[in-house]
Amino acid sequence: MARQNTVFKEAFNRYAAALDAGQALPSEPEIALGLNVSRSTARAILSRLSDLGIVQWNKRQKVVLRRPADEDFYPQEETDSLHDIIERSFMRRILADDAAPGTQINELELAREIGTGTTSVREFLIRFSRFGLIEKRPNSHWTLKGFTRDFALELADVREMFELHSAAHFGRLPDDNPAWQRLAEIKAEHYTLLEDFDARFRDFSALDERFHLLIHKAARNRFIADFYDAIAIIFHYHYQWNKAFARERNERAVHEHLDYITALESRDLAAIDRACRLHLASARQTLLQSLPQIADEAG
Amino acid sequence: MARQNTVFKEAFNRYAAALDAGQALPSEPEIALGLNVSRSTARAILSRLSDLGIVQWNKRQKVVLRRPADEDFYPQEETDSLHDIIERSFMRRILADDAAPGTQINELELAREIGTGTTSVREFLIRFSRFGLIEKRPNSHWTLKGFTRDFALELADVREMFELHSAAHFGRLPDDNPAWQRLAEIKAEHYTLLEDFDARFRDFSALDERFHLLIHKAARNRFIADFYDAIAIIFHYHYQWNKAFARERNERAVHEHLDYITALESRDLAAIDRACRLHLASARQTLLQSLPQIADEAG
DNA sequence: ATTTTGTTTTTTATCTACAATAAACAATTT
DNA sequence: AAATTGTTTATTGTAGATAAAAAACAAAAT
Repeated sequence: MARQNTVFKEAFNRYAAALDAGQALPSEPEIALGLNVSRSTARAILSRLSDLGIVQWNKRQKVVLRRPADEDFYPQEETDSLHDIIERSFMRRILADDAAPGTQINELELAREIGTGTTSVREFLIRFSRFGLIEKRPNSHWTLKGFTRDFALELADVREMFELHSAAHFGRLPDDNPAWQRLAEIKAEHYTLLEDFDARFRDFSALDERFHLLIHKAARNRFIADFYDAIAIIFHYHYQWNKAFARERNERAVHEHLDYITALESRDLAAIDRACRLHLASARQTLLQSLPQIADEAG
Repeated sequence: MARQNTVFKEAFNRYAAALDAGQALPSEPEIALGLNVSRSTARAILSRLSDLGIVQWNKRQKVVLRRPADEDFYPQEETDSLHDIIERSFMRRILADDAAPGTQINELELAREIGTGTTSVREFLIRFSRFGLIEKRPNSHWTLKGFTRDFALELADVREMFELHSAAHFGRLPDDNPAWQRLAEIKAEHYTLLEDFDARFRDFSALDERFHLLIHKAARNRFIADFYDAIAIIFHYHYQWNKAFARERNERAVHEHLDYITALESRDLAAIDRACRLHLASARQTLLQSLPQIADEAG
């Protein structure tokens, strides 16, 4: 097989889920735009819907005959892009306890394990290498550098430089900038979360990500944005598998966020700097405490 | 062809250049280590030297019969790794005047132009994307973001954050750290350069790179190191083709470096910070002035 | 005239194959 | 016994092929 049609399947599921009997569907380019795919793919979806008898399709007449049934959808596992599959497999692997720093990474073995070709794995590893967790010796293997204390410290250092910079930028945004509105929304969400914290404290990490992303976007700097992407991915997997984070730590973070937001809203650069530093210092502690125990630096 | 034997050819040239008639050669592993290749490649080199009658090779007896002649070496252009070839081609292309921001990049076209397969080009583009000059839309083309004013400003911002951080680290290095010795050497090279500046001012950019690399290494942070790699490559090509830099600007930079070095040697963190900022501000100006004229941001 | 659909072409994403290189294993020599 | 050479195996780097997806072009409909 040269390529899976996961783009089609995923978009099909997305589109089918929104159909209701009797509905008339818009033009092909409009459908394509709404799904964020090309018109070719949109047509393939219509074609499939027509074959299944869900839509009666004749040129510009497109009428939904019935709501799609469960069996009309493609199974979830067929809709994931290869990149996502590889990413998940790989992250699970390197966060597993046996993945000690220094371990060699074998492209062919990894490809076989995931059930894919070597090219895709290679490309993934090249992309992933920017996160600083793996390293390549040319003409030879990749080495896992791992989730070590050093990694966490280096990450935290850069994160602090970038966030202090971004927060200062944020404080200087003009009052009519939409970021202030979004900040207010995020602030409200923090209060909502606190109301039922025992049940919902696990939702904090998603909120945390959105909050910091908003701040970083204020800097309008592609290098900062890219770095934050990396952080977000690493944190995403890290916290997903490493459940060692405590409820109380999250609660403290929520309050730090609220102080930080208040400082931002005050536009007082010195206060922003102070609140930002306070939060980052405790975020650093959280990161260090969540490190796997084995992973101590080799050299 | 699956793969060029450029590793072999390049190592062969390197090894052959160091041979003298009558010399006895060391063991295979030792040769391999010295050339930084595998023993397999080292043996291939010995084998070729033997075929050419340059070395008489019989098990552990390896005697150089004659010094290699010009025609024994592989031509320069056969020894470049594919990665380097693609990098050079690509950089020449995006620094050419007609490469306006927003231009699409076509993998197949690029591969044909360079005379290579698409896989290598793809991998190169993925690696290169970390420099922020190109961007990909999934399932679609790469876009050249280009050497714009925005790019230069974002680069300069991050560079300043990192260098201030690294310089502060440097100032706190213990006196017995070898970095101080290297700093003294680089300082001396600055004075040597000044003595005959009219003839040698073009050597400044290499010295500049080594100086800043030394500073950045003090931070011992992989993200800072990676970023500096990116900067170095971009500057390398940028200055190579864009000769708009003036002799006087280089001379000013040399004196700023010397002030900066003096500040470092004083271990006075405030003085270091001051000298570093001064130099970075003028480096930022130099970068901005060397931008191609066309490349102004689209949006 | 502009939008929409029908059709063809281009380009990307991915697999497979294979030579170059590295690495491992076995036999030999000091 | 340790280092060195001889031989085999494993792994990477790269080309080429092909289906999916995007993009371009052409015809038809409002």
